[in-house]
Amino acid sequence: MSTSSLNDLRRIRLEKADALRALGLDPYPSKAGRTQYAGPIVEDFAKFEGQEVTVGGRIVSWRKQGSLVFGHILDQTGRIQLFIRKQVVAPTDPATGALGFEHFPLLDLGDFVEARGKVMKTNSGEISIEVSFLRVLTKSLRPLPDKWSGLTDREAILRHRYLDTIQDPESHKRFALIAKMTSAIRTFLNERGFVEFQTPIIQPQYGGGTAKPFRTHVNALDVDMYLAISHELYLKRLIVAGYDRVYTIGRYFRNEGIDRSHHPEFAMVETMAAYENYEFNMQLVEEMFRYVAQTVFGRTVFKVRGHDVDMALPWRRTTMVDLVLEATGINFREITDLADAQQRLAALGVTEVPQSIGHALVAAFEAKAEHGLIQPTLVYGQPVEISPLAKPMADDPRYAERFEIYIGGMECGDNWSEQNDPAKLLDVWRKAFSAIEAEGGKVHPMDYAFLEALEHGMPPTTGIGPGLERMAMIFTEQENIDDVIFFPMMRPSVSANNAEIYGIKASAE
RNA sequence: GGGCAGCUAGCUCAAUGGUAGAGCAAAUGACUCUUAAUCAUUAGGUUCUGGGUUCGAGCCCCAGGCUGCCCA
Repeated sequence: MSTSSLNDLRRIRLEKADALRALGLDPYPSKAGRTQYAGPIVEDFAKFEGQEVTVGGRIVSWRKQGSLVFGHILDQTGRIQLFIRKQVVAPTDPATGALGFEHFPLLDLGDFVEARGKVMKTNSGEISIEVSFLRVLTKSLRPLPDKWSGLTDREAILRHRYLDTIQDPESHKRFALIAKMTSAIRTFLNERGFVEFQTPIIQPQYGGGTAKPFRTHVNALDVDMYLAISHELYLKRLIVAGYDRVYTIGRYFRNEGIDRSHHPEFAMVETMAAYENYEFNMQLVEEMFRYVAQTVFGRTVFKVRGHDVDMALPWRRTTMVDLVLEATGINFREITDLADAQQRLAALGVTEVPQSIGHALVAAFEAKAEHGLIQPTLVYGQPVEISPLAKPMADDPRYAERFEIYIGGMECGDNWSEQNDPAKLLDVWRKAFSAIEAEGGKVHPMDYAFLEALEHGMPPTTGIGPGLERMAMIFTEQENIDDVIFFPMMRPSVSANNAEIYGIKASAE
């Protein structure tokens, strides 16, 4: 009979669980008696030496040597060695749950156990627990990946991320830090008088952007709705409602491509602050990045695309016009004629023909200036032609009260002083949506409920919306968005092994 | 959308067109300070799927699936 196909490995472990029950031991008890985590014991041995502690975790190594066993258990904080002598460890006892030495063959790598004993060092100097009591907490039915190499198959890692984080401490640590980013951002904003609101993910209109939405259906109302592509129209309604500084850490859904830097479902922290303009947000976003870098990651310098980027520096603030002037010698402030702009652009080797002076400026910026913005840079004064939702600058209405964040040559955020003139916004929307219609799409329903709210008056308002995954990629120095999203979207599949085990039909994997 | 690469045991990887192998994990045994423990023995395969060429295909050809990388 075979003993090593996955199904057989699993069957043997099920039989071991039954054998534990036959001994009067529960392979799945409800609670552990843990008093300490592994990490602190190893980090501060002097404090714990000689003390009796109870640790709990997953068995990740197990070396039997006659009547001794050396094993390691892994918990959230790290791993610690168990040192077990046959004569010292308590015998099997249903009353206490103890698993005696003679029944250790019922254990497998991957099982959870709790172990009580004194903190000591072995002859070779490894900090260990000399176990006097061992109890099974959970019987695992499936083998762990190779203990040395872990998972290397990219698909296996993405589909079984939990196995990757068991095996790879760096991966485990990375996702723990990413998870802490949101609480740091909350603290940062709360300390500055922002309050967090929940905004709807299922929305009757997909406002606040031009992305393709996911469609869904609400049975109770029998209407089609959309998953949020943005939350900003709701945050603005909260400003109308009389809350001056609001934010949401929202989920966003865009039914578009998937690649190294785009995922259909992602997260942003989106803010709105009343009585302020874009200059307030330049300060806010810079301080937020610095705060997250320091409090979560404990440093300010990060490698982004091979460059050391320093979040601690005061971020450079400069206009798009000045950056283009610096890079090309062309001063767009002096250009008043479209043909002139087109000629200047062509001279730079840019083949696209701009439809306005503003478009020419952006084309020149993207071709010649953008990629050189390695250190964090706040680029403001985007042309109004590409900034329909932003307020024009009072002193030069060709440019908008808008800024973009560049880090490592990549755009990392886009922010502006919000247009709060309801008549102007209605005009902009009508033009924008007729363009979508002209492209052959369905008529995009305008959010009249939002316009109605805006007509009641929204004070001067400005917001930021940095993407959490983009931030995580910078701070954890990852180049693939799948390495900062624990559960990246994958085509569903049922492996042949699972089909056999569960008696269902396999699909491609 | 285009190009390239990969898919073999639970995991990590081998295998000139000619009997599918190894290490880890598993089973059995030895072993009282190991740490990728060691030693002996044993078992474990729809070579991603479906066609084709061939006396013979993990390998060559065609189509498809999944994944990754590069490009627009």
